[in-house]
Amino acid sequence: MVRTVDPDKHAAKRRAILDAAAGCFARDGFEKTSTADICRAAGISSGSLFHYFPSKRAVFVGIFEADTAENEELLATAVEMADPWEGVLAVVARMTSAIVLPGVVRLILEAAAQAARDPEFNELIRSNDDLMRVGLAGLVERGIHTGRFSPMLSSADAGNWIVALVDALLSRASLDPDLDVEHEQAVLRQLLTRILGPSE
Amino acid sequence: MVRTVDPDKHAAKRRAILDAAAGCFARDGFEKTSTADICRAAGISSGSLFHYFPSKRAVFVGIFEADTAENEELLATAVEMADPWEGVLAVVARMTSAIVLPGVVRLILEAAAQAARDPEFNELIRSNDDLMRVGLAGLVERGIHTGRFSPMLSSADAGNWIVALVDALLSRASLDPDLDVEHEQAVLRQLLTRILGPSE
DNA sequence: TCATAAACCGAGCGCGCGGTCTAATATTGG
DNA sequence: CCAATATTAGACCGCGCGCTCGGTTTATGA
Repeated sequence: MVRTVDPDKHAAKRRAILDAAAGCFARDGFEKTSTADICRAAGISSGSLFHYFPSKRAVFVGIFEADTAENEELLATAVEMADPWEGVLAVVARMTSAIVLPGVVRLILEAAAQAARDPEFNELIRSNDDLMRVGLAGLVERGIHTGRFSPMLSSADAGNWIVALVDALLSRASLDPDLDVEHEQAVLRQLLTRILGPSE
Repeated sequence: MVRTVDPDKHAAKRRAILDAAAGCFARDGFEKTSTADICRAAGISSGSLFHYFPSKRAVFVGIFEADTAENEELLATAVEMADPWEGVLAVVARMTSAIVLPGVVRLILEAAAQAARDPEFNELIRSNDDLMRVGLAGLVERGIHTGRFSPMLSSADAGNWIVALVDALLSRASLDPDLDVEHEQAVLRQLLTRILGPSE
């Protein structure tokens, strides 16, 4: 062979394209974003785009594949924390931190809409979701065993509804840009307290 | 004048088109639904479609304009109920009843995605949402005054988060078709109980 | 240096889209 | 039955789309 590919450079370029595309998808939605838009945003030609990705859909999917690793990492650090209550709060804080990035929230909305119609993509999104749900359930479970929590729900239900509450906050933030984010986060924390019943 | 229009027939046809279009939008999303699809579903030609609506977007918007009246009616009947707790439960039951109609849930998702990108449409969706939120807050307020509720949140916050919880349940149902709906509804009711603290 | 594969470009293809237009037909009041 | 208007049909248009393809440039190992 006379030339080997540098996998790092390749991956870096892929990620650059994904980042540029994410901005487009967030602004205009999947269907209204043209491949030409992505090329412009990424500063490449259509030939290059389709050199890195087989289709527009693959670009969209790629964005969320990258998320999986990030979420795993987030959960791992939360699990390592001494206090499960702090762990839950950290996860929730991180999940809700996207509120101030309207683009991210729109992407999530767009993903939900696409997942409703694309079974394969649905599976990806759901696996990300499951990760958070079972991860949180695990945290809750641990808290129960150590006596830190006395929740009103089973650990599984608690995990599910914590994620649900976060999702609800995000989607409302996207609908209502004047939302008092700090206040709603405080209310969310109250609700979490009520659900998990952490001891003082 | 030599000919008057029959407004009832006109409105009926409009509604028929809206119903047909709603099915298309739910199945394929706004962008992927072509005007030809709508025509086929409604059994009309494109000439007729654009006689009743100026654009594809107007068809989409029309679907949700019809919802407003429905929601007002729902709230009105809830307010008339003697027990505010029953009123809240009735509203929540009605809002969550859409779970078993996957099409409706998908439409809601699609609307959320569109509203993120279309300020005028956003206003419509948000006004529907506000209606429910202040309506529920009013119910809670009444319950507080009559001593029926002793909520952990202000009536406004309670209204907001009740709607948020319902939204969360709907969007999760769309992601996970195997969801145990009855169970989640029961959990939702537990949460409501905890939030509102209805006296026995 | 030079052969070779990776990376990249951008013109262009075929297609399906939202919407228009003209003409034909149905429906009404007089 | 006529005049006037509402309703309908469907061929049609221009545009922008996702993606392909042939060719050029760039980087690298021998």
